[in-house]
Amino acid sequence: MQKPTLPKGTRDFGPEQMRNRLFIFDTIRHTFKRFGFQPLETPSMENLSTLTGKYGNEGDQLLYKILNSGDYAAGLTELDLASGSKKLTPSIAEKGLRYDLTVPFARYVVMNRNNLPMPFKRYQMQPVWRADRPQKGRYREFYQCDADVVGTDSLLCEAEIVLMIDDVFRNLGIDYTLKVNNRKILAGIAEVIGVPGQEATLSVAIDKLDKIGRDKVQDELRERGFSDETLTKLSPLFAFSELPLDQVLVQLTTWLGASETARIGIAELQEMIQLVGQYGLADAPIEFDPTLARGLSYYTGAIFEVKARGVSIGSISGGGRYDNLTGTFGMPGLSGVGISFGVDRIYDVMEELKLFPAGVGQGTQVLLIPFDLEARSVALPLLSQLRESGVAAEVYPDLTKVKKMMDYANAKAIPYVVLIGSEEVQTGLLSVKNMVTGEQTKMTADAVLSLLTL
RNA sequence: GUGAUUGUAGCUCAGUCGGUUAGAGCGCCGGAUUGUGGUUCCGGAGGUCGCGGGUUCGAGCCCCGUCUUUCACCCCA
Repeated sequence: MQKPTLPKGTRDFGPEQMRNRLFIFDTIRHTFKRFGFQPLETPSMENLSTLTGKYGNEGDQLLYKILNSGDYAAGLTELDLASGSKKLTPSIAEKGLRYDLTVPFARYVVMNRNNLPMPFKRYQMQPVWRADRPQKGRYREFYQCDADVVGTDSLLCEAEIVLMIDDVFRNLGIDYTLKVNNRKILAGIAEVIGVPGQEATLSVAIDKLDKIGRDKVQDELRERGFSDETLTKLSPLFAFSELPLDQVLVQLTTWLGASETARIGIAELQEMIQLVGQYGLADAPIEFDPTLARGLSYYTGAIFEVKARGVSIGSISGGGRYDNLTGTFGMPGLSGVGISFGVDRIYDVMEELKLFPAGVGQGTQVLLIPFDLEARSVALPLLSQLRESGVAAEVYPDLTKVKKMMDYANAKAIPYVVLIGSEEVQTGLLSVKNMVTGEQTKMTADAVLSLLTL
């Protein structure tokens, strides 16, 4: 028989990993709830018409398509087959796996527009799928934890996103840097250097600045048809890197003052920072990064990206403001802003930096070990009482060698065992062993209860 | 999608120039101990060498294909 395997880019999560993953999920959910977001889940699959065209050309290629049920090839002609996979796909696949949580959310909002309290705040923690090649920090199935608010363009929401990011990573113990930018500033740059409307091309290139350096960025732009004059006008961009935030904003205003779009973007950024300060978060590690672009084409205002310090892994969180996401579903003019936490990358970061707290998600607290049937009749009532009191407790189900049962407790890192044999049954004093220290004492069942419910 | 890289016991890995019956450590199972784990000692089980084809008297080792792992590019959480 062939050994079973997993599809490329997918993983199982064993009990140990799940304890740590649940710690991350719980931490994020805790923050989302306290900021007033409500839970939402959407199906794993959506109609392809909902998904395509939202993530750019690259994104469409990374969508997992689901073959139609039944005879998906019925009615296909030789001509269809000859026309190539791109044209063939819509006729044999009408559903796909979700690529992110934002687009399904937009679809949900549009479908339920009359019943949602506006502004509507929802959080969503579910897996998403992307058909790209796995590598470090990149999987084909991974979880995102999103919080979005739609129905308001208040910059208070941007500020609260910053607060949530700080809350989450502070609670997880991750040292992070929050990079912010604004699409309006990017658009303004494009205007000022004389290539209005081309901020997408510009972004893709300058986004790589810290990776490939200034010269190569300029080479790439030149290849894409940017003139030398344009590139000269762009040069102030490369001077921002190490300046403090307020000075950067001043210089930006000088450079981009001619563009109204840029002025608005700068003002938005300024107000957001100011509001964060009013919330009392003065020391957030925020960095303005004019090269931060982010691929998703639907962002229109603020853009966020979080990097963990001390590890080389992609961003562990990202988000931004979008003004017209619901427009493609026939509901224009609804503005929203959101943030997405990448659980799997956060896990990798915490694993690499050894940030998981030691006792996180402790499993069974105590194992009862009865030696015979009579002892079992003493163990079971105690077991129920322990569970009643909220103690995670179990009994070894087979009557077997003590060694084997102790091994089991060891393997599961259960800190206490209660040994019950004929002697314990007679005296009513149970043998309680601390598996960490090896210390063993005799006590009544009531004493066991109070020991473990402390 | 492009370019590399990996695969041998449950895990981590040896395996010489292509040569007879593929090894180690850890883990697992049993015993030393019919009421005591994590230490010790003794014994044991466990392999389609990723899969398929080819070269050869002979392949874990060489060649081709394929899958998988990891990494970079593109892009992204």
